[in-house]
Amino acid sequence: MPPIRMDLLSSLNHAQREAAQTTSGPLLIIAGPGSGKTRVITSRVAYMVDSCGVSPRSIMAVTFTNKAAREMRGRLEQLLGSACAALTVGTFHAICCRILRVDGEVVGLSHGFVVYDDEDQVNLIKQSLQDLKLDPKQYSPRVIQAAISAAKSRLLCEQDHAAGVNSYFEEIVQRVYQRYQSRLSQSDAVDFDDILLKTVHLFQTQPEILDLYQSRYVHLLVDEFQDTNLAQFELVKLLSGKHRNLCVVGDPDQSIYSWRCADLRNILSFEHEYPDAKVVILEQNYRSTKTILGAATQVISDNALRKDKSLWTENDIGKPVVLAECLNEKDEAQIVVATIDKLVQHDGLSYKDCAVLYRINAQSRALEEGLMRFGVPYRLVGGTRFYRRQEIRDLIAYLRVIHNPHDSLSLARIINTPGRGIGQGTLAKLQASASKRDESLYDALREMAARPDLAARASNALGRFLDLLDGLLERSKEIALPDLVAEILVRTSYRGYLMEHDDGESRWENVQELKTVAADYANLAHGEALPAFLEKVSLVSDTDEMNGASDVVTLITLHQAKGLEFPAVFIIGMEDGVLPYRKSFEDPAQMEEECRLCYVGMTRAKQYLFLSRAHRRSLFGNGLANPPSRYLNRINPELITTRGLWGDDGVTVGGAVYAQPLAYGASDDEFRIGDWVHHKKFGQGVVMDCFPDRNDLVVTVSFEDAGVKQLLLSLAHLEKTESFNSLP
DNA sequence: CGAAAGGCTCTTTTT
DNA sequence: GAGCCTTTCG
Repeated sequence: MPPIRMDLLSSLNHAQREAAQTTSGPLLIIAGPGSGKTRVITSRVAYMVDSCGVSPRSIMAVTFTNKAAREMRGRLEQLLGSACAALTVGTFHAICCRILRVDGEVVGLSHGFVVYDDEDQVNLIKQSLQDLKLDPKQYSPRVIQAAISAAKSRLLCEQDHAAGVNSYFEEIVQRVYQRYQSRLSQSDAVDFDDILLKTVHLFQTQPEILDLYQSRYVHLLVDEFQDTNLAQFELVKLLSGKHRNLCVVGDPDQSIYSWRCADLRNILSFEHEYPDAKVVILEQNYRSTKTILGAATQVISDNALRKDKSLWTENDIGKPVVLAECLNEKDEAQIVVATIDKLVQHDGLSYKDCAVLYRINAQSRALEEGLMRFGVPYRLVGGTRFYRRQEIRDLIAYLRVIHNPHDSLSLARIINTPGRGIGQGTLAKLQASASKRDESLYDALREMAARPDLAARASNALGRFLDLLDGLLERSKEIALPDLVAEILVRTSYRGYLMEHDDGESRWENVQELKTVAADYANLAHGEALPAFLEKVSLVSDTDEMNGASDVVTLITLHQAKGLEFPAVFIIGMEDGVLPYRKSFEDPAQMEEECRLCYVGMTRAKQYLFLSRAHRRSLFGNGLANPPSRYLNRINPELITTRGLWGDDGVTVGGAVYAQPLAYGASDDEFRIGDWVHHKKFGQGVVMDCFPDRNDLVVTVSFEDAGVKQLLLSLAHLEKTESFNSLP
């Protein structure tokens, strides 16, 4: 027995140990940020297997992301070694998919169904709208997709949804929903939501199958429980129904996915659902300084939808939170870059210790420009994910059609990609014919190519495409997956097609990358490689995470930052309208989520937390002057002063500390925030704001005696008495 | 049929 | 300011 196991529980704090040792009955673990949640979960599983004699085979641990599943398994491997091979660790979708592959036929699924992701969903909805002759401008496909997805998350199949229709819009949704489902089953496909819905239906209607799973899985563990939707909760209720050993872990304050149908009530009313549940609250934070934790707590404490807890830490008080007031987003970027530079030069941090967090992706642009200008290396998290790239989706669509020619959505995607003279008109005719006879696009294609009632040019093109498809179908029976991919590329002249575009080279590299992924499936038995490959690419959002080893600054949205931590965190755009985002203003529930988003961001920081806002920000092409974020007011002013970190560069105005905007304009006669100025009548003051107006500059000055004044530079005769050094 | 041009919208995105 | 969609013209 490796010694690490002996220390397993002794290194945990009291609450953590209690959570780890509670191995039977319903258990709710409320895990504050940085409270060692992962350690508790892995220790608990290891303890069960190691000390309680629980068979790894009878444990299921469910996560939301593949990354989380991978990490959990990795940690357990360190603790348990080979024993953990028998554990079931995976995402909701991956686990349900596996169940449906085995037992899905009783709920009407074929053995080889494919999974459509949300982009496929929207495309399918567009087609459904077309079928129903509904105008996509009037009924946004995205909105309808969200409505259908919401219904499915609440376990409403199309029949159940029909019963609840209560408005004209819902009536439309209902009609599209029906059409959409029939198109799905026509193509032998399910969407993401169906994976959960159908698994629940399977369990609800087949008690003997449910019993099989219930008997096997004696212990269930669900991570990030605050992000579960109703279907997911129902699923774990069913699975744990026999032994009732259900452990859920989460934090209501970190629920930021309600717009993806996560239901905060699942965690908030868990004790109501399970009155005998034991509740353990992990309140000790091991991540952040007292100051950062305190500021974050103040920001979230006004929220109504939460569970009371009082976080504390033994960590140092640390540095004050810094608020930087900037002129605009460029200025903001420069301050961030300059501060990162300073942290790296003088405070012993590396670039990889720094992360810049923002509410919307559009904010990253100004930052990237700033970072590039000063030669600071960075990585942008998110961007376009690998499997979302056009060229990758094209190729996957070819593979899907080869796997199942009746996959009409994928067929429609590739029928004229690369271009082969089959235009919108021809495609529309095909679609109409298929939809009229209630058959697949492939069937329609066959008929139309045989009995051409259209122009010779189009019918020739259709015939050639059909030959291409049939040729590939034939070859797919003979050759391995990687060769099949190569064959598709050759027969479609895909490389030439890509090279017509400016970025063809890099897109071709992506295609090569996909070939590398496919190479992993070369050794699988014939007929197994392709479905396995398709399942992987549909359930995985990205190729393996980029190596975290390189020393670069991280640029990331607040949403994606959940679960991460950095010594230095910058949250930019602390403005009403950006954070909280303007679109959330009317809905109190959404506003609470915005607040949680801010909280999640702040609690990522270990040592340094830096907030910034811009007086003027151009977003989506037009300029805005946003007021400071309401969350700033909630932070005790004592926590938001600098001492030391920005040292002499910072300037105190009314108790708040402003970092100095650097290199703005670069000319000596411009005024910067923090410049000391003299005015004949008002005396000494400090510049608080400065923005161009027509041909003039409006300067806001806080005078020592006369208070705050807004002055026009041309009239005010301000004299600079002391200014700060600008960035080299 | 397909390239070009104009109009519209634009939050977050675990699977 | 960009991407997507529709319309228009060759």
